[in-house]
Amino acid sequence: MFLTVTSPKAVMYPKHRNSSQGPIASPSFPELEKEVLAYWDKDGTFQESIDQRAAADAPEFVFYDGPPFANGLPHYGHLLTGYAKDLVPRYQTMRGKRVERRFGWDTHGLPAEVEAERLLGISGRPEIEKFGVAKFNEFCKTSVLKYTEDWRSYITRQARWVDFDNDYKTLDQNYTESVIWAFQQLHNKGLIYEGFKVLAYCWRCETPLSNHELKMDDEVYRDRQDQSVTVTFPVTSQGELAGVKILAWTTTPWTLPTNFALAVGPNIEYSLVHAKNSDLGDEKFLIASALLPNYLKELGFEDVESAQAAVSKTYLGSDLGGIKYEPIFDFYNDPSKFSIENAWQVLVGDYVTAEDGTGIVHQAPAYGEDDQMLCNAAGIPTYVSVNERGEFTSLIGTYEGQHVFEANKPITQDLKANGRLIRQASYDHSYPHCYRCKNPLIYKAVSSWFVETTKVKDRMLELNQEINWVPDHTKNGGFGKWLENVRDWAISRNRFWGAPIPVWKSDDPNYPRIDVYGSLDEMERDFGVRPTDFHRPVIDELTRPNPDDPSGKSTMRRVPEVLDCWFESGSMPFAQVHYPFENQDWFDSHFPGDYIVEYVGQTKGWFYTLHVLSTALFDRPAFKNAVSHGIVLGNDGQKMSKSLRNYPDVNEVFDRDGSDAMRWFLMSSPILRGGNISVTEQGIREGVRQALLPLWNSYYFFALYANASGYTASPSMASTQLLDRYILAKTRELIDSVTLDLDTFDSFAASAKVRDFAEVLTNWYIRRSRDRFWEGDKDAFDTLYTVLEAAFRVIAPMLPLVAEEMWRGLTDGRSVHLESWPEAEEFLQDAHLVRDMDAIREAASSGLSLRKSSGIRVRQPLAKITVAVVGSDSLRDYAELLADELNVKAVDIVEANAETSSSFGLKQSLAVNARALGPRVGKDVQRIIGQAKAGNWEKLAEGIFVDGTLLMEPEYELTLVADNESSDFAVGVTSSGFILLDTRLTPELQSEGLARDTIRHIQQARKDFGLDVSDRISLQLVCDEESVTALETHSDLISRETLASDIEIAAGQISAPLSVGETGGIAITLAKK
RNA sequence: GGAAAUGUAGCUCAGUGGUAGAGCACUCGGCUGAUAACCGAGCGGUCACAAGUUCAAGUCUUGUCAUUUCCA
Repeated sequence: MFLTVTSPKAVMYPKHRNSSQGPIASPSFPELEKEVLAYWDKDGTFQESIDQRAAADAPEFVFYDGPPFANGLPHYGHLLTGYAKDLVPRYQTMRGKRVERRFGWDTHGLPAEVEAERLLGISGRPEIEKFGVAKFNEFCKTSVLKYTEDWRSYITRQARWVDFDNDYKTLDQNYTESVIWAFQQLHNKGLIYEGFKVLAYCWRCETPLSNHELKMDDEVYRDRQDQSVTVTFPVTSQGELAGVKILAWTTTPWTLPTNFALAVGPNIEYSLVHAKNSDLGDEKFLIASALLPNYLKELGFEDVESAQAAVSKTYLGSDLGGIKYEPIFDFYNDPSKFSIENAWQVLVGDYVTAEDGTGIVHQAPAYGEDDQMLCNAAGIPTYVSVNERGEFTSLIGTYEGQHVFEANKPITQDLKANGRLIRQASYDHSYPHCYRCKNPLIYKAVSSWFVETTKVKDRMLELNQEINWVPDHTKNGGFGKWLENVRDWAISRNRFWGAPIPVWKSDDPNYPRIDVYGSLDEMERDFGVRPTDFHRPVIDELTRPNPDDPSGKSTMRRVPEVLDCWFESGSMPFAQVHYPFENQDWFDSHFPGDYIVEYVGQTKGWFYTLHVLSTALFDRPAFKNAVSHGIVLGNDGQKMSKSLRNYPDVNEVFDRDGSDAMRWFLMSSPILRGGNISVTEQGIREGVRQALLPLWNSYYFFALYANASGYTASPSMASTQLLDRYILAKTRELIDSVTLDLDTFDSFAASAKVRDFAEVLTNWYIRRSRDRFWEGDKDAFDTLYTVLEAAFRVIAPMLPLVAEEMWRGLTDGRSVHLESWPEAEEFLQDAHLVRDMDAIREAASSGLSLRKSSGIRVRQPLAKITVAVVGSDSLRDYAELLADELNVKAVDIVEANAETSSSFGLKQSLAVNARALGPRVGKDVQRIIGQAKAGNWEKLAEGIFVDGTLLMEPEYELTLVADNESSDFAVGVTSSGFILLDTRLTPELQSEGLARDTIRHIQQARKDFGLDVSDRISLQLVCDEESVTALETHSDLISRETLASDIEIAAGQISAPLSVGETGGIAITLAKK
């Protein structure tokens, strides 16, 4: 019985698609990705990846997702971190761990309030209070959640697996209860206190600003011109400095009414100058010696020399501490009202420099952070003289009601009138401005709550040693140094939208009492109601009579501040699960976390607050491994800027190149090692070319030929064929090295390994094995299948979408992400094989180089190549492979030694091994190296003799160099020997070369004609007489290679011949049969 | 102003104290019925600068400069 098959061949691959279509040669990766995403969504693959590990009772890998503040759409920075947050958990899942990935939202804080103010068209505390705190907070709540859906779609598109449905928000009641529990714990441990701290303050919006807000954009710090004044302070202490006028300098004259001290640098030298003709008359002055030349004119000196001649004595700053001086104003000069016993003296401060002004700094403790610390340490309190609007209070009677900037002028005038001013000048400096109202800020002490981090500093440093940091210098560098210089953490904000400071105070100072609450139960117990909302103003409405007040008149009221939102994000490990009110067991097994990753700035942000709270609350580090990656720059190496348009649009990249292309670009960059990276379209395309396409093409090649052969491959490592064994051994190397790299969070190194592997796979293994696939060699198919299947598992964390498509196309399995990481041990280990094959690849490369230098194209067959290597025996099996690669008729493999090399006309050259010889001969090694390079050496029986020194193994190495010229042979040197290419052409060889040229042309014509690889043709060739003979000799070869069922070769004249061979021309006519 | 990191080819980066490498880009040549590829050759360097330690420094030490980041 005969059947005629008319339907297309059954298609095996891609297996998962159930289609009669084979694989796509050049797919749109973005389209493929969308299909995979839709499949995951439908299949519930992510949930299964966790559930299957849970079912197996697998160990956990605990990942903490830093909550982003979603007040806008995600940008490259978020995407980058997102890829890093996805890659490692995917890898660990494949390694058999259960990795839960719960998303979190940072919802509180000033950024949220700022956005709300912008949208509502109001600004500043008074306007918010007028608008209504309840309404305002309600607005904040909706506005912070506005972008969550957009975030979800971006994150889904980037193939990041995250549990959104079970997310946590810092505004949740449960979350906040855990946060106030933490506050109470810290309070109970004596780590919370209330104090004054100098903060940047906007007098128009009537609020202090956080450091965060000073960094909101580049507009904050702008150049501003201020009046600087140099003021005299006469010494009142007895002794040789009595009556001397200390010169101090400031750019904020308005702070002079609250001058309480002067500061000098301990190691700065100060000069006592007798200025007979100063602007103030015959006086003695004290000024930093280095800055004296800046004040020649005011002090009445002609030149530096005469000023220096007037110096009667010099002092070190450290000798000047404690000297008393006469205050400028007497607003505070009433001991019955103010603690001034330590005021108006010289203090020694490390931060003082001799670079500006006079080297002596005026101190106003309420208006400078350094000032405050120095003065408070010396027993000088912080007195604030300015109200919320930046106006002087009644304490400063003369200037009461004047705004501080307005008061600069009258104050300066009064100083002048009192003879206290010696210089007034304008001064340009970079100065912070309010990012909302653009007004210049002032620094001002405000009441604030603190965590006393300085108390736990040592323990934080100890626990830091238990953390593995990437890059490792962060441990004792970026993070360690930061901890060493830790200051108490101001955790309160005079704002509205945030977790409340859970402190209630008596409103009558005569009956003081402070209650700190750490749970809803405690609040219900004391206030009789259980709060339904921790937000203001609801929480502020909880009041009760002061139990310590027998009169019953005073009331316990909550302090008005809210918590710094960083306190909340730092509470994430326990607050996300409502610990300790719930999930105590869970927390015990999920703390510390195994892995966190954020951009380098978070070293001093989230990583820091996690570490502070974890140390203080649990005496443990919060995380075991922390990656702080670099930042993403625009294509010009500058910060990304919307206005400069210096980076490709995220959605364009997703649509054109796909998410895996972007993931590969970012994850293969040094950015996770702490470096920065410029995002360019070119860079993204390069990743596609180097990784995605070679891998896809390998997959395509396999599928195409397996379909053509109708063969379904199965896993096998049984092939004895050399190339098969080689690629299996290479796969083992790939698995081994990528495992090591990903274990240490080094996706940069892992990517390089994948890239190299893809290179070997496509450009050696597949290229050299093409014929075997054409012939339907089952070993070849099974081997390539086995290698690809394992390789796709290896790349799954790095290219999750494309890997999924290819892996399912091979196996029809559910998902590569549900598979286990491949076991390297299952793959062939054969170091000899790998070494030999690499030697063959080198010989091939060298042979091609010889063809090039001899001017003989590769299509032209040659008679013979001789390959001389050390250990030639094991290479004999590769002769055929090499013959094919180099298009030679014979490969002769011989042992490389002195005899063979000299007989082939090679010379030896001497390389000195400095590492071995150096220690023996010391500095002579330099001379010997020079002589060896110059060729001044001789080989004797006992060793190598160089310029009077005898070298023994392994102090030298002899290598070969090509020496003589021959028209018959070309000689090349390889790392372990040399090769010799017979360049003589015979007529037979030439005619075969001609045939091969012709074949090439025919193949191109087939392709141009749009024929399928299996289409048969009839062929006519027209050429000159001489070529006819040559082509006829090889007509079998030609018809076989080009699938020509009939072939006609004729001599004749042709108008536009295609050139073949050295001189010939040919015309090709073909028709599909 | 302070701290940290980084300075190696045009670009992106490797580089155990032993006499400088890869990929990309560029130029030229070759090869190609999986490939958007590939192969070969060429071009390209005061390893930021300076001192020191050492027989020997890109590598270790110190200083300077530059860039970046973080903190002021």
